[in-house]
Amino acid sequence: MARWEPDARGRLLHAALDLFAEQGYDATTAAQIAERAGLTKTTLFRQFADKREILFQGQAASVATADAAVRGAPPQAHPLEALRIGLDALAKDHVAEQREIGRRAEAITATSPELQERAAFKRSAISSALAAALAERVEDGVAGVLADIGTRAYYSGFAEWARADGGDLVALVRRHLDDLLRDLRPVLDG
Amino acid sequence: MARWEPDARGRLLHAALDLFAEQGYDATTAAQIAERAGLTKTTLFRQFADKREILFQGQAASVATADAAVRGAPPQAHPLEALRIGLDALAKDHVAEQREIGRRAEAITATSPELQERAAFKRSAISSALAAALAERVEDGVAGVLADIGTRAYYSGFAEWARADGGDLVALVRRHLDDLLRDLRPVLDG
DNA sequence: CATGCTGATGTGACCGAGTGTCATCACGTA
DNA sequence: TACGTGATGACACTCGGTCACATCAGCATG
Repeated sequence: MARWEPDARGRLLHAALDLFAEQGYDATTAAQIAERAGLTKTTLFRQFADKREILFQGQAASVATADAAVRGAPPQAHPLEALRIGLDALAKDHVAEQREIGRRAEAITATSPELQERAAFKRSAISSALAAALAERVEDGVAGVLADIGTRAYYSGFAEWARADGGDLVALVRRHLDDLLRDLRPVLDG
Repeated sequence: MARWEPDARGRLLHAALDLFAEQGYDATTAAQIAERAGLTKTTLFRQFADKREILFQGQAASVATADAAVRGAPPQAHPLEALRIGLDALAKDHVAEQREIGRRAEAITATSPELQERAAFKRSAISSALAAALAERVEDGVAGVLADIGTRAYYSGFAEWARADGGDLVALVRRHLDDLLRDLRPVLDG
């Protein structure tokens, strides 16, 4: 038996999702979110570093996931293959329940520059992690570009997964990556 | 004759640069910056949307510059050529005085996650602007990747320009772009 | 010379994010 | 019964940022 209602973070997330949708992000105070979750402002800020972070929890783990997977790829693997392995690991982290959350969070993010800034930061963190891990296999600049391409495939794959009925996120991201590479080659050579 | 000391924004920028370097970003209050610039907190926030923006002024104009230049490229120009034209325009906007400011701002940014977040946002804004303009010439995904590559060349070119004795930023960025493309091709084909 | 308009600034009150300290309280354990 | 532990609440505080209102130099107009 728990002494308090369990899953404080989850309750805060859903309270925030509801309130942001009802009133808008700016008009919602941290105290309101905490109250709806049956907690206080103090506890909210013990769970999350700041108000924005409520919507982006979990993405911190993505950085470690991507880094570990790419570094764990076979040493002789082609850089693109190492990238694929990293993206696979990222995609595997998502379960079906996150589709709905992702959709709602994305809609709210679109209404607030403050949240878009945090989203850009998270994205750049993922790209930087991929780039650093890939830099063990290719020159820095190339590693950066490969990371950019992979991050783009990951995000557009995720967007399609969240939008449509989903299916296999891993396969979707792989397809987005391959499409990107296929379309890119003729332009770079032209 | 001006009624007040001229160049409030410039004075605020230099006051902030000095104070951030002396005390750190977090330990410096907006009121302190305003006071050293001979102004008040209210005026500071009339000049800049928030405390972070003091260090990143001007980068808003970059978005419009990049967008206009790429869209203004000859219709039959190759997408990579349109990208080069956009980067040229971005690079031309910088004068020698910004080298020192850029160096100092970069050092301060490295000490604060809050500032790194804003920097990531600015970078993503530039990349998005390039991507949107390029999307008139190539498919969206490819436009995005080209924009990523161009943004990377722009930033690494700028970093070298700020670090070394400089020289021609336009030429530097072009060289970084060409190097990136040259190194990238064999990896994508491999 | 007087009047009024304009625009950048100052003043002071205010709200909300985020921090820090101390008290509380349910539970496990000696 | 007493004590330790860990998550929570209560409360005060700082600071970023906003807003309404006053001020004041210049300029135009009568």
